[in-house]
Amino acid sequence: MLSPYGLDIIESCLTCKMRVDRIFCDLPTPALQAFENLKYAAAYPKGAVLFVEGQAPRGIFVLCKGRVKMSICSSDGKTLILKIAEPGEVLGLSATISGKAYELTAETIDPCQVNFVKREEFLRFLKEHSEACFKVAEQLSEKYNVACHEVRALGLSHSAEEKLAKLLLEWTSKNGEAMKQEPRLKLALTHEEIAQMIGTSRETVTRLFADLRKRQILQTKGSTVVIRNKSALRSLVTVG
Amino acid sequence: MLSPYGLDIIESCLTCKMRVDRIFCDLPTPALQAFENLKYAAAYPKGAVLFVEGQAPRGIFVLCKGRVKMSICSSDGKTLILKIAEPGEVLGLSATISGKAYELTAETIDPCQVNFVKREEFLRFLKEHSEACFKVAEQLSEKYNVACHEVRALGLSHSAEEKLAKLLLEWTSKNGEAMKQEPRLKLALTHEEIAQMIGTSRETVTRLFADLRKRQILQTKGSTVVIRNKSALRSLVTVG
DNA sequence: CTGAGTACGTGATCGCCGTCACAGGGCGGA
DNA sequence: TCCGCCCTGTGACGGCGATCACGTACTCAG
Repeated sequence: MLSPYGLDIIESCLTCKMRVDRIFCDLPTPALQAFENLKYAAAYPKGAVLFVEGQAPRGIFVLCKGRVKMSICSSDGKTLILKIAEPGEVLGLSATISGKAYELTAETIDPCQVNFVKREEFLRFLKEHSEACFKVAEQLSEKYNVACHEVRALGLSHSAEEKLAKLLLEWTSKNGEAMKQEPRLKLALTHEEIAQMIGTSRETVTRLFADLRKRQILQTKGSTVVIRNKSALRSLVTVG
Repeated sequence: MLSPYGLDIIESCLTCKMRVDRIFCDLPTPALQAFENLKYAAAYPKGAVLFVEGQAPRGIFVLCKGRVKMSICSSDGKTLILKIAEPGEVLGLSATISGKAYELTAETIDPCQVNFVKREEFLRFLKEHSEACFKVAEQLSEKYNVACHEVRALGLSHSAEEKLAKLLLEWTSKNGEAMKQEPRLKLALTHEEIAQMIGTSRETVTRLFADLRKRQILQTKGSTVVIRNKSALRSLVTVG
């Protein structure tokens, strides 16, 4: 098969090697076979919009490759990024289950491979395969958990500084760099996008980085950040 | 049966008249019978804590009567109320499914009747009754939806005024008063608790009410609020 | 009726951060 | 190579709202 947008397409869920690591995808063979028959595999370039908040739910999108920015935005243009979805996640799940409008907007930030399943067919699939239904519950729990973290970060922080520190610490723990004395991480996002993740302005993010550099807490070089003083960074977070 | 805390206890789920109106409870008879055998019915006074954020999940709590305050709190004592749970909701569901710690704290604000089911037994029950599993997915979708609304309200509002206006409008729409020219509602919460719902301070809430009164947008008498100018209130909300 | 406890009301102060404005810097395309 | 665009960096200013401090009203038990 051709590889649009420079992607190696995963042809079939049945032979997908990633499957075992992915909560939703690791289904028993009959369910997987049924899913295989329902799905529409598709590839998207960077910047494509899978769905927009407020739309009636068409169905679910299983992210196979690439990252997707999940955000909400207000009528005056302000955007808040809730999370960056990683491969293995099911997008648009809760709206598809409940029948209410998509609550977020999903936009690819890499070239992505996505498996789409229509709402009615997915619901029928769930009724027939109870193991899948349980996986859905697990996925939703996971998403709920993330949303609660976001609420906590937004609602209980005292300052933008605290929120940024929280975000940086979270990123290092995801990168497996958390153990290191001086964790290192690549900022895949612009200051603007970081601002949108912590609900502040672009200028404030820039100023915060400048300030943290001045206080020797971290060091930046291009898009690489080195955390020089992890405990100082942690002490900026009181939220617990 | 005796009625502790002034409650009329609902004896059995099978004969419960509320059942049909409640997403989770409206199960087919065999599943309901199985659930009936697993549940521990309990009554709690006002102010009881069902579970605390951070605890390992013991199981789920189906709220039959009374209201429960769902909140998160930071290590320095600040509290954020995410929602007031109403009868029919399943509390502690996502933690019980995922096995991660409860993400919220649940505290009764009325005398409550609650059906508790242990985690292992509930998970076994779900595997055996796929209809229940689907209901769980629906409940989780609902909760996720609410959490997203909260994120939106907290993250995209420009001011405390906007958040309060949003909250008041939401309350009127729940009371079926939304259609009326001058909706009327009873504040079941103190200014302190309202502050915790919108992530601001008690004094700010008091000042906001004073200001809205002065601007003839609303009128208060004891715990009753009358919205005199609905469109003015709506115009304070830009979030959409 | 009285005192304690709790909720509400209000002034003064001050710091964070949103906004505007503009200056450099890196990078890709014509 | 140079231009244009997007990202980053920084100053000035002003307002919202947190916090402290205190006074008032209401309720409930004794």
